[in-house]
Amino acid sequence: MAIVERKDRELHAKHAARAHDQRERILDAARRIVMREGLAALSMRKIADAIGYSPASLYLYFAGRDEIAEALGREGYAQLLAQLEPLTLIADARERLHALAHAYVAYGCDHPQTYELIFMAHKARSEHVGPAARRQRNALDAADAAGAPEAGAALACGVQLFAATLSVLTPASGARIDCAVLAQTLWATLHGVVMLTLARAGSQHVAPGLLIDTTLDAWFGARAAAATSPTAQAPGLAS
Amino acid sequence: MAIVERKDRELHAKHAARAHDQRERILDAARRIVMREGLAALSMRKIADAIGYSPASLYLYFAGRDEIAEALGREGYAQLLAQLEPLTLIADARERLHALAHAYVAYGCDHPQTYELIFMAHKARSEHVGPAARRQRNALDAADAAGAPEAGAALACGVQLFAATLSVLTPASGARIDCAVLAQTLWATLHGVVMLTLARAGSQHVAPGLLIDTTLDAWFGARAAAATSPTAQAPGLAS
DNA sequence: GTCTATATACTGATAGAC
DNA sequence: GTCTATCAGTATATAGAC
Repeated sequence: MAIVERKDRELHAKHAARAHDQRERILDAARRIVMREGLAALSMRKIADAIGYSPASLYLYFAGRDEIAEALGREGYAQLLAQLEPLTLIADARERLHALAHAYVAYGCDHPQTYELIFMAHKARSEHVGPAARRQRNALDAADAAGAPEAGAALACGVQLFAATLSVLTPASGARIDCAVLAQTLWATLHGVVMLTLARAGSQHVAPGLLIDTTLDAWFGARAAAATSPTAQAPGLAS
Repeated sequence: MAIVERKDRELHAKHAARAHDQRERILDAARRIVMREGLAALSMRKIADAIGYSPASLYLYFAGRDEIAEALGREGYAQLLAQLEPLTLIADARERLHALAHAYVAYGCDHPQTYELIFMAHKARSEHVGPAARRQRNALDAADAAGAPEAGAALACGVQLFAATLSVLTPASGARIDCAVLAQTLWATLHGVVMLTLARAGSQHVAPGLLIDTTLDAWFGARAAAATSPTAQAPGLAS
């Protein structure tokens, strides 16, 4: 009996590992497609072609296209947080906030497709969808209820990163401002900068880095110049 | 000869007017669909069904779906500007800026589909598209070159509205800031507030009006209270 | 001018053979 | 577990009859 149980366990573990590997293969292919052609171009057929599967087989590992996209979004969000987190170690609050803000926008501008994926989860849920997608959505909602982190909560957790730093800074204006609200406001600004930069809106375009600096300067006054290297900023952004 | 010419002119005018009417009918139907079901649900079939046409007939008046969507976007932008323009008459600069900012965000939040249309033109041009859409795009670019206002330039013109007001206000911080850059920054913030509000991102959501007030307070200090009606703000936003 | 009919190329998703 | 074959849609776009 013990032998049978052990064999059974091993078999299950093997299957689980294999299933996990297949999910990874699918996600890898999906990620490549989204990076190359954008989220809108992601389809089950393309993923299947990329890994030499039939479209039908994908449904053994994912409930549907939306679940794959959501998994990619979660990945992207973790990646964004991973880039921001080490910056919280910067001692000077002013510099820390500066670095966080620039890094956030740099990430969004450097990885537009990933950034889109991160915010897609919200839109997908509030949009009108066809009957098939609706069925799919119900399945996803059930998965959420079962313990998967809700995307809104995940994003809010990112805002905490800013709130902690903002709490030890005082605006140049005399206004007393709730630092949680200030964090949301800053986040909105950064999000807006990313969106406008990606949309290339406004013919005479202002560099995203300058927009961030302008906001922080308007809030807290110009930074003490020269004390720190003025060009040491997040990569990918000429400010 | 004169009679023939006149008849010819009349005939042309009649045809042009009729074509214009048909375009309007098509745009009306398209607008209704977008308002009800979102931009993604806009299709030639649905428009044709709505006005009792065959899909083929629509191609007599528009080059394709994208041209219809772009026309709607232009309409929406004009509508947005029309709502902002009267506010430029407010005498007090501080109040004027406040009213403009709230009205901008209110418009975006109250008309999410129209707001999406306004910004869609940019995305559509920078995204990967199929061969048919590419052909279509070339036609549109040609139309632009022929004199149609470019969407980027149009949006930039909206920013001028803010720049004019910002030029007569001084930030609470001592920082000297280019008012054109400040206008772009404010615009980014307002755009971000709209986007985040529409995405309902962040579980514990902060009211959009509060985010705007927080930005303006951080920039220029808290408003002189009580002097003006504190609740007289743009419609649709409980701040 | 408007239609029907059709071409072409997709999509997500499923049933059932192997 | 994977496949083929297919369903039931979607789309843009065009040719040719009336």
